[in-house]
Amino acid sequence: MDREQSPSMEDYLEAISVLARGRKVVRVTQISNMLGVKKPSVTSALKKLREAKLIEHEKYGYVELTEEGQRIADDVWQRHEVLRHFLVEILGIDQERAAEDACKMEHAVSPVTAERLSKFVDFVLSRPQGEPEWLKSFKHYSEHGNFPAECKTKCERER
Amino acid sequence: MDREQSPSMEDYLEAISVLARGRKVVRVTQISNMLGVKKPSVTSALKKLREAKLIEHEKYGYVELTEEGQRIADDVWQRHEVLRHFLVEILGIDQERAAEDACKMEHAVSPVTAERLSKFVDFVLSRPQGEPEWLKSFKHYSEHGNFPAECKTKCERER
DNA sequence: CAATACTGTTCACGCAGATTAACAGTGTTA
DNA sequence: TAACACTGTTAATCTGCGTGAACAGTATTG
Repeated sequence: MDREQSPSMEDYLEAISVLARGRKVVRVTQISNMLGVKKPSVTSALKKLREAKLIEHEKYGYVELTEEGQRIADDVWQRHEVLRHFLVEILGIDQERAAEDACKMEHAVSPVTAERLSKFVDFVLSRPQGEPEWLKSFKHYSEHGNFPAECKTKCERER
Repeated sequence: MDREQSPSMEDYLEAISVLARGRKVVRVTQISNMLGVKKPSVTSALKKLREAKLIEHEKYGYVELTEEGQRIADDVWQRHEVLRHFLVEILGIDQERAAEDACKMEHAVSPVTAERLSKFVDFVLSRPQGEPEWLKSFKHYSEHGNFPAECKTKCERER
């Protein structure tokens, strides 16, 4: 069995998993809306995923992930979240763009890199003192083009 | 004119640019080897790029980037390098995997994110004191699973 | 239970990008 | 210059993933 899924198939698995979280039942139209593709595309993707034993789906019925399908979906989702978190919390990218970028990057990072990045984010943010000074300083720099110390009076004037 | 290039076309442009650096002349076979595709794939890619005015190439001749083609190639290459640098210098990913990941991620990051990441890497590494302590500490942690402080005697014993 | 509205599938097709096999052009060298 | 080795192109074909149009199944509701 070939466990490696294409970016497209990963997206389908991820979408199914996310949709399954809220409501208990997942339908073709929902997937179609979430991914911005037409329904025939969904139908044929589901056929592939069913043949790969990653979902269960009988004609005109609901869609469910198999255990293996869920595993892959969780994996993709985790990569997505690590990336998004990094982009927002550390680089200071705005929410919307971060989510977009994460959607594309999630298919490109190797497991090792995702794991390391996750550790990095934890390391930087989950410490006793909270967000370290240098990071605050970086965010200020990358948003305003200068360092906090260099503009104290200016900053105070702006308030 | 549509300036947005597909990942595949970006790869061709990047490869041509890199090859052009060493020798002065770029040939189909070189591109084919560098990208791991067969020669007919290169020929048809070159046709597309020629039509998009991103390269100059006459039948059986050498390949050259136009100004616009060079601009795009440089852009892709820069994203590649920023990512690779980040992966190696900050996350501590090994050279080979970092290069691989960068090759895939370079097509997924938005310009804004690439720019911000570049600033981040500079911010962290290009300071008077050199690599900050916390980063050394992170690398030690992510490679050995514990903190330098926690194992001083152990570390000393190992020397 | 019929009419209606919605959901899902099938089919024919398009496009991007890759491949193999066969052919064409180029250049080196005996 | 003729033979040979190499480089590059063409043509036919494949796969993945998407589409619109037409059709089939399901469910709601008067």
